Amino acid sequence: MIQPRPRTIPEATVARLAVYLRVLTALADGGRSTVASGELAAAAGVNPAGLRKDLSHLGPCGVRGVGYEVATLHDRISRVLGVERSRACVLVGIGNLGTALSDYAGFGTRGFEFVGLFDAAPARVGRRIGGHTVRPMEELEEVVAATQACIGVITTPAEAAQAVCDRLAAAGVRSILNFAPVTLAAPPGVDVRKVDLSVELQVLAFMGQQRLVGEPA
Amino acid sequence: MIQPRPRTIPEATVARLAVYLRVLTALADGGRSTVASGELAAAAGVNPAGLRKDLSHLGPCGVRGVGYEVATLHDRISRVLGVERSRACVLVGIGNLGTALSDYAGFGTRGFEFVGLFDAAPARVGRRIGGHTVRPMEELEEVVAATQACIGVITTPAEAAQAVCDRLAAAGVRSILNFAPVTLAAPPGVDVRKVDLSVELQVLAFMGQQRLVGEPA
DNA sequence: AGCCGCTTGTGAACGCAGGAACAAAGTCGC
DNA sequence: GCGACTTTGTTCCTGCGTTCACAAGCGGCT
Repeated sequence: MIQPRPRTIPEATVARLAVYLRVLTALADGGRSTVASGELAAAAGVNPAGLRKDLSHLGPCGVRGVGYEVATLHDRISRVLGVERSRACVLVGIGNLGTALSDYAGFGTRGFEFVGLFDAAPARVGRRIGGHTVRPMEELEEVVAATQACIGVITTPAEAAQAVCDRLAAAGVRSILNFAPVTLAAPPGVDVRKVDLSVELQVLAFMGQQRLVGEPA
Repeated sequence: MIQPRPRTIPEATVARLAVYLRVLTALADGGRSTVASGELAAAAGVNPAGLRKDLSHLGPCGVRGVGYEVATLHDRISRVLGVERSRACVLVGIGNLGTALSDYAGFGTRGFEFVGLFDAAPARVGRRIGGHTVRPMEELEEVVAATQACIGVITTPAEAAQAVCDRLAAAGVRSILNFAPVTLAAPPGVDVRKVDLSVELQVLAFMGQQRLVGEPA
């Protein structure tokens, strides 16, 4: 029993697939039925050849001489990314950033559902945000077990992040998205993805100043 | 006149340098005076050899047999990244995410100063956040010119992002950090960096589900 | 029906980042 | 003073991601 489609899709490709999916949604709303790789690549900001190679991981899904059917391609990518299935997520740390994420409309339409918001500060417990009530940290394990949540999002201060990570992992969460500015250590089988807003700004600023010395024109 | 140090530092290295800088700050606060590459790499979550290669871009800055002097290395990285100089930033779109960013303490200590907060909604104009008052969009060009702001952060809804990007670029902003879920087109000389929270979650979820089929044990 | 133009899908080459291994160098102990 | 140990800085190499270029295939036109 061979596997005609290698199960390993590069991480960079997965990230771009999510972008293509969003562009396709916009095209479908605009009434377009087909789109060529060149146009789709331009809208996504990538190279046309790279886009075709990305899509080739899903098997043939275009028509030569015509392009890609918007609806079909949208469904195909949705299925591969698992957008159709609902994923239970918990969010710990309901500060400004946590509030922003829990309210963010882009998550709900992509299969992510926040089933629990947690904060250690008693003043924040009980607040209602986007249809959910902020719970105390004591209920974390209980909610994760009850909802089978598999994704945890950490938006706590840096000092609390590692402890929260440990509790999430112990409770059964398998994937963690960390916004706290620390590098987290997680047990094997749990993978952590980090988003560091400060680092993004720093890189941007460095590239800007480097461009100034490189092209003094 | 040769250049003993190649001016091109890889982008991936720059991102890690920012992480090292934060770890070094924590070590200095803890009273440590020297640190070896192994320990520093563990704290930053990278390979020791990779860390040494990153630091080699700054020229020799360690002592063989001992390690790196915390204070010296901190200063060296700070100077390369340009943390010492203050950078004026403007932020457009004061929703939940914009509010979170403008309040984020991690920026001020890294040389980034928000000199203007803007929003199109009259209801938000006039609010005071973190020592600044939200201004109407009409004042954008004026403030950018007066403050020589070189960095713009976009946290508007997707529909408004491209128009804001155009106005920022026209006003003289050279670097843009985009949180809106669209791919922006900017004129040459302006570079855009995108942070897509939805994509991050999507990649995390995909890797999680892929791991399940890969290791069914 | 046959030809032509357009677009996809794939194979090859290039460049880059990451990891491992090794030589240089400095310090500590004797 | 000298040897051995520790740690840095560098070099090589492997693998991955990206880009270019071309053959295969499909629709439309004559």
